Amino acid sequence: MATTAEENYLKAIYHLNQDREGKSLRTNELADYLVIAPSTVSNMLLKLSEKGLITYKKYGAIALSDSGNEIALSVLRKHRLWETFLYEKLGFSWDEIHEVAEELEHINSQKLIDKLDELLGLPEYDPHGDPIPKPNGEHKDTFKTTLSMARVGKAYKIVAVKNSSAAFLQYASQIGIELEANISVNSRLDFDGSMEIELDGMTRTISQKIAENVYVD
Amino acid sequence: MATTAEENYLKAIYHLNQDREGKSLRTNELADYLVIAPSTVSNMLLKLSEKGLITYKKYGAIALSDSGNEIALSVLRKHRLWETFLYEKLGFSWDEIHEVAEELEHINSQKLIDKLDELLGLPEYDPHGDPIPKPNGEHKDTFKTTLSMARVGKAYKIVAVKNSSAAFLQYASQIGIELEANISVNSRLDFDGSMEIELDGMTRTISQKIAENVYVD
DNA sequence: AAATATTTTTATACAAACCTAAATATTATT
DNA sequence: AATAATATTTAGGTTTGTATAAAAATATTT
Repeated sequence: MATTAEENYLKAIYHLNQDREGKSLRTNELADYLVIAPSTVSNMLLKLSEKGLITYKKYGAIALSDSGNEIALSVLRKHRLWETFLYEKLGFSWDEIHEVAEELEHINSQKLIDKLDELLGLPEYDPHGDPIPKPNGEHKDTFKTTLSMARVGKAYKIVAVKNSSAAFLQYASQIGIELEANISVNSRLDFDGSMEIELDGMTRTISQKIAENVYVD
Repeated sequence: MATTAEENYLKAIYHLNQDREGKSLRTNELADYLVIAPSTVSNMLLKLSEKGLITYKKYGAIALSDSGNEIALSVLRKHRLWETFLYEKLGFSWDEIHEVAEELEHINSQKLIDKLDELLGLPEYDPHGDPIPKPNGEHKDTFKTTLSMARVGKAYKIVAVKNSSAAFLQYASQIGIELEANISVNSRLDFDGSMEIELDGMTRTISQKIAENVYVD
């Protein structure tokens, strides 16, 4: 059984290796993401590779092994099911669920998670629009098109958000960004990537950074 | 905020100091209960008393301070609410809920526990018949009369169980011991304290140890 | 009350997960 | 290709929670 810390490393490696083109994941990037010292990561990588959870050799690229990937997906499944529970059953808001789910995802009980899934009606997506991995490890791809890639003049539907920080989600809700909302791009400013959008009948300007964290279809 | 280990010590001290007549709680008993070395307990007691969570001096009696009691009750509240959730909402059986609740009780979120309480309909008792402490720390006393104290010839109702181990609860369910069940004592054997009982229309003999773990009214 | 037994504490150590600072490897620049 | 810059690892420490073994305090027995 992986410890909580180990599970968090595997989850981080999983996320950072999603749609990464070009350069491979290495120690510093992982350390930055986890907000811990690179030396700590270096030690942990050794341990994880001894346990066969990652493929890694000194000064090399970091990637999950099959068994590491399996654990990462099961933690992701737990995280997203708990988020759905908090949102659907306990009335938590969008921006409150991530933090609590970060704790709940490490509870060890297969039965708990199976029954929770059942209670929630075997949901396919969590409240942020992210797909929930199946018990057997099957997992839909996350959406690919972000609002920052959207074409001027076209209409889109918001299908998910990339970032789950309270700060982002609070702002997002405030300006009307929510799943299923219809959105269209009026114009984009090349200088800073900011764009004028039409949402809820309101016209707004949002920064590129916001646009990069909204998936549309 | 107390760590998980600290919370577990406080909980243990709380339980061991319930209806204790005569000798006071000391290091060895706590170590036995927690299944760890007495030296470890000795170190932790120092830390807990420095933090003001227990009253304790070397070689002396161990008791919770007011703030320690508050934490113990809040953990107990969380434990019992989670047990109720697992039983009522997820269909766990009597003997499966304790173990998982031991993990869930350490999740830190006031909102989570308030909303959970609400979802469950503000229950007063958990599935083992134990009272659930209120958010303000109000707490009913646990039942006092065990089956082993019951009088021969009288009829009782089962109101709670003392022990939450899977082994005990599985046996208990198997012979028909469940909350609200009517039970009467046919005879008691002075030699070993075993007793013949009438339960569910069936006559059975149970050991003193079992009888001590069943509360009746 | 002295001797013995038991309980509790202290001293020392270990594993997990983190840190800072120094050493070494790799990568980029001139 | 040599040097400089950057990334990574290694060495040595800290904290939390645990353990064993030895020392000290308390309790029991004769």
